[in-house]
Amino acid sequence: MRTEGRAKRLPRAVRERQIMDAAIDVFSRLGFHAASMDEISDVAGISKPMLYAYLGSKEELFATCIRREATRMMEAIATGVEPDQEPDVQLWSGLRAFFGFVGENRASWQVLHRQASTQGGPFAVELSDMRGRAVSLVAALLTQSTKAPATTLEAESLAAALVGAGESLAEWWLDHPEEPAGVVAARLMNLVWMGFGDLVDGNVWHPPSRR
Amino acid sequence: MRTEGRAKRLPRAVRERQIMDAAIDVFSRLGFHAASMDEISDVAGISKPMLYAYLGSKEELFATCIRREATRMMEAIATGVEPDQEPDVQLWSGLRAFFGFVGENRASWQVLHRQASTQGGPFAVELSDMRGRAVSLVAALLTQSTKAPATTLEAESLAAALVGAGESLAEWWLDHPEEPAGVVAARLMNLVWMGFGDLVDGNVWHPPSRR
DNA sequence: CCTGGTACCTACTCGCGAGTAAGACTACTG
DNA sequence: CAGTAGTCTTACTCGCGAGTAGGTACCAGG
Repeated sequence: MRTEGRAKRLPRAVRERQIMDAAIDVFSRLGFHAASMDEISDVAGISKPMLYAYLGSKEELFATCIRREATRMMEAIATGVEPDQEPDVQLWSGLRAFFGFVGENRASWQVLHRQASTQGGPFAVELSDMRGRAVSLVAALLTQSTKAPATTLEAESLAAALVGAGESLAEWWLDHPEEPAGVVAARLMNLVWMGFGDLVDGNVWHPPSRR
Repeated sequence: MRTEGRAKRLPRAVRERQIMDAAIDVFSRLGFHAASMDEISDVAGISKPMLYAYLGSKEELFATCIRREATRMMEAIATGVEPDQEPDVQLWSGLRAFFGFVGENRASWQVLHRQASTQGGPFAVELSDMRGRAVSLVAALLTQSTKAPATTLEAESLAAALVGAGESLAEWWLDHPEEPAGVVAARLMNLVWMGFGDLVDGNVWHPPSRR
């Protein structure tokens, strides 16, 4: 990148998108602190002052990236889920949507998961906020579908565990990209819905036959 | 810290422990990059050159901390687990040991977990190695106890999900410290052993009556 | 062809933090 | 009461990276 002298003249909106894409790429590879504004501007194909003129400080840039990608991801999941179905089918469609997004947006996922969660800066707010929404969503699904009386605390902690399992499995998946998204999603579905107790006995969950 | 002028003269071994404790404290609060050697030496109650004289560079210091705490944790779990019992009981004792350790070593846990997900350092080796051992342990437990034929890949991914669920739940626990360790561990046990499918129907797992 | 506005640049400042040089204090050993 | 080994300090260097000052190229419309 950045071999030629001067960059082609482009409208601001387009440049901003390019910069954000470059920033996500660099942040995902190096992490927030190790990523330098010099490198981001380099990858984006422009000079540093442009960064500051358009996207503000490093923290602002990072927060903007987080917000954009978090929104994209939540929308992907919201679109994929089928709210009128049985609880297990809802969960299944949610998982499929989640792994689908991660598979097609690896860099975004890394920024969201790895970097944002570790930095104690002002963006931790953005991130734990989004994570909180995901947890609440699952917790609501549990509370609404369970027959046994369960405390809010209990539902929330289980939801946190499930979300963590999803994140961790997505992380594992990055190292084993040959597996299709559906297979990975199905494994997690079986784990959290059937449990090891059933799996050990050979009982598996599978989606209802296609409508 | 570091209000008086000169520090009391102490033997090297003792100083090293103090420094490591201070380092873990600072690393857990700020993370690797944001933590400065100045602050660590300050908290430890000594001056910076002592740090370098005893523990080497910042990266070496961090790696040493990781190694020490990771070893402590793995030992705590290995001590807690009961290898001759049924699979479910083995898992249960492992979970209890894990949450017990986290509850009593919050700072250590934060260093291990938060930094475990940041890639790019030479210490990532230490960490993913330890995490890998934990995953392998669980994977072995699964493979050995399951009747249905399962691929290595399948067992490993499920183990990764389980470990992630544990980590995430431990993280959640830090925000809800009023819950006892046993309760949190039991919730995770129920989730991964029984599954939501059973929990929704009111079926719960509980430990065998005390021998 | 000037006049402004917007995209874009080179070439700096400046603070922060990793790492060090060189020496001062303390305590034991003969 | 020297000598010396180990502890501990003040006071630096030095590079890296965030952020900026002060321009230059390019494209309107008059």
